[in-house]
Amino acid sequence: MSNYNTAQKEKIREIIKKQTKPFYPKDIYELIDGVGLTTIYREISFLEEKGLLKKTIHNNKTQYEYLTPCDNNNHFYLKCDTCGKITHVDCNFIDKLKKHIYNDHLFKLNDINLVLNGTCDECNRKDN
Amino acid sequence: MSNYNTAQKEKIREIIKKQTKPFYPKDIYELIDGVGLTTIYREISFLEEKGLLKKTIHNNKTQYEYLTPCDNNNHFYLKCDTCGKITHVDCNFIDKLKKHIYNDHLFKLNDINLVLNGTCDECNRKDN
DNA sequence: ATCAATATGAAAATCATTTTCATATTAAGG
DNA sequence: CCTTAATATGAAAATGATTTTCATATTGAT
Repeated sequence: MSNYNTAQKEKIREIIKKQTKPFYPKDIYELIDGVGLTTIYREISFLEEKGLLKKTIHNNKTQYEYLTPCDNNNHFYLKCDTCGKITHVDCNFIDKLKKHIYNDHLFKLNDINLVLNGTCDECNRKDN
Repeated sequence: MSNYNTAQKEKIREIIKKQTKPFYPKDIYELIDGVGLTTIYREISFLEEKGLLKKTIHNNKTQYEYLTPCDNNNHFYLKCDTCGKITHVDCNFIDKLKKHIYNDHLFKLNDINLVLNGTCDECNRKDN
């Protein structure tokens, strides 16, 4: 077999599933007792490759967000540059965008990695 | 005065203006003789703040691209995840996207930082 | 139980970026 | 031209996230 189940992995997944905001590996490390940081890095990378975590860069660090899986292609992410929060959007406007970019600009947008940066409503209110 | 002109800065700007592809600070360092890496980091940060360089993350490193300035708000960037190349696009489709995101998703897209990831035509052909 | 495959984690290594600080250069005024 | 205070430079050290190493521990199939 190529992937053993261990108590450490269980703990990590349990904590990660509870996260509603983006987090850094170190955040998870501080939430769990008795699991090494190396193991957390390893499991997070594994979960990211499996598509359960969305990876972005925030403050020059690798930030992850737990995402509920989605089976269609009409989705993209809105990432707030201020607070780091990622909003998962399921909306068919994205089709128009994709087609436009492909037809007019010869560029193929990446479904998995379509992140639009900006400011979320909450942070927008705070700024004003 | 708050910013002296020096031979080092001249050299750095000269080289950067010639770049047509994205680069890392170290690339510039290797193209110039007799300028320290620290100085290159400093000047690159300065130029980025002035809006002459577009900053993105590629391979977990800070990557920059020299951009010709643009005065309207109809522009965005297409970034190829494979080769790192950034294409500057000036096109009013972006207005529709901004309005849709703002009206339907309460999210304000960032003009300066609107980067769409995907695959450029060149890399797309290579893959197939 | 046995044991080969796999996992763990402390410590060391890596590597981009930033900070420190002694020294050098700049530009403005005399 | 000098002087000088403001600013710039860069080598070396510090930082900090992430990865690698490797000795030890755990897993799961037989």
